[in-house]
Amino acid sequence: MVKTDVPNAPASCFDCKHRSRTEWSALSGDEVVRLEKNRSCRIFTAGEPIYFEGDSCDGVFCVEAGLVGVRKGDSDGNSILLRLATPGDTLGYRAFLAGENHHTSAEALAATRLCFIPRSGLRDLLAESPALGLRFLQHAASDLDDTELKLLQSAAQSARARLVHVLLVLREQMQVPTDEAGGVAFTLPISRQDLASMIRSRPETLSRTIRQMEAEGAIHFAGREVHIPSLDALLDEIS
Amino acid sequence: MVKTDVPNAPASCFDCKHRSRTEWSALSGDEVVRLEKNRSCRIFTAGEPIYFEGDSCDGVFCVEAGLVGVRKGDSDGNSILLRLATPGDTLGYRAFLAGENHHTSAEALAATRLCFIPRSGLRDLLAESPALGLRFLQHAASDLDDTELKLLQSAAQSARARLVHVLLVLREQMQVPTDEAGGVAFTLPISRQDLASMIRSRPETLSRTIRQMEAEGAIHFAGREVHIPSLDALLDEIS
DNA sequence: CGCCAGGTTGATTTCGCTCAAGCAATGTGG
DNA sequence: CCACATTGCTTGAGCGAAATCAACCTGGCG
Repeated sequence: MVKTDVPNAPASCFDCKHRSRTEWSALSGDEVVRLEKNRSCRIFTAGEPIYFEGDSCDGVFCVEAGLVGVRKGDSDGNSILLRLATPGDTLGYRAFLAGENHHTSAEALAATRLCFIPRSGLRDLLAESPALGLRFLQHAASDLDDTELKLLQSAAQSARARLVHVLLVLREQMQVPTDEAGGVAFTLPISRQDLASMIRSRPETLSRTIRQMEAEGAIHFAGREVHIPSLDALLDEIS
Repeated sequence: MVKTDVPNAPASCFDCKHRSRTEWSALSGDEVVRLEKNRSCRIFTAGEPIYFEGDSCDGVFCVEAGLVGVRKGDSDGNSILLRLATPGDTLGYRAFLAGENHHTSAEALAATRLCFIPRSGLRDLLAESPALGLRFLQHAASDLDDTELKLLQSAAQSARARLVHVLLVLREQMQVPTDEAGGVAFTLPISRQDLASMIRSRPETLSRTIRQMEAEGAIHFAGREVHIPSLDALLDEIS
């Protein structure tokens, strides 16, 4: 079952348990007060769209609780799931900084609480705090490296290796603890189709790849429940 | 033949004909003076390395004249050509801003004049001019979009479509005028191997793809000389 | 109950990679 | 100046991973 509610909002950004991991940790106390005055919060229900490709970008969103899927339509009109955003992640900063419209769409995958920081407030904060801009810059630089690496790998690696990569990222994002035997179990937050699109493959190929890996005991799927007996074994095959 | 010399350097950054297209256009007159005090220039001969993957990043380079290839080694030890840098482009800003070592290598593909702005000077300028940081931020955001688009396309598109894309980018960078019939002719600045790596393919596949397109009259290759009878026809097939 | 979307499975095809050989241009040493 | 390696490019043959096409479940849901 999908979670249908989210924890109560903290009274203030000071109390936000994710702030230390966000760009906003670069702000001074005074600046956090200003941030807080500007932000507004909203809860999105599972499946609810947050913004669409091509929408004008009026500010950025901060994921406080829940899960968000970031998508992009391909040339054939299909929707490719690019990545998930989890609490502490900032959405839409790229379009904001480039001063362009959104080139992706975002959608709540579960009940999700988002803070919204509108354009004007963010612009002021950026002008005032060079450190904040630097944090965004580092974020962008790091995303860029990730994407470039993915690009290199996508040509050379098999669908199976890409699946392993994505599964490892997902279990990281789901924050599942490792069990005593070095394995993990968690629930996939997405459909097979979306998973297939994440590894730039087709549902049929994904299905066969999973089946194959199950036959080898590398992994076990039951619906959206995933069990990985040994993380190390998976890490080995993509070394 | 490869060009063996480059035009004389302008006396000052004020006279640099590319400044309006670079991040430095965000600087005030005073700041340009500071920039100029800090920069140093050097000519690199064709084939000369500029920096290597893993080198510490001590500043950024500004391409004033010539052509630079940006590469990355893949897991098998081969070198993939990621992109070309032409006059007005800034090299190494990503590693600099992220405070990391270079994750790519750069090499002059022709005689090239580069300005170097060392870390300390750049840091001062960035601290002083938020606008400069913002420009770099926009640059990073735009690069990120490009790379993500490439990633999407690399899965969905054929080697042929990717070749067409790269050829169109190259002719853009080479600044070749369109002839009266809507076609262009220019000299490839890179080898077949590099071209193959740019389209994430193999030399054999590139060779066959070129041959096929020649048979259809879409393109004509003679060594490194390329002739495209109709740009529109190429644009059509990747629409 | 029928319908439909999501998922699985099987059969077939295709694109691009690998392996292998040949060839032209360039360089090197005797 | 010639014999020869070397390097970059092309060509052919065969193979394999994944896409495509098509059928067929399954579980909601009106």
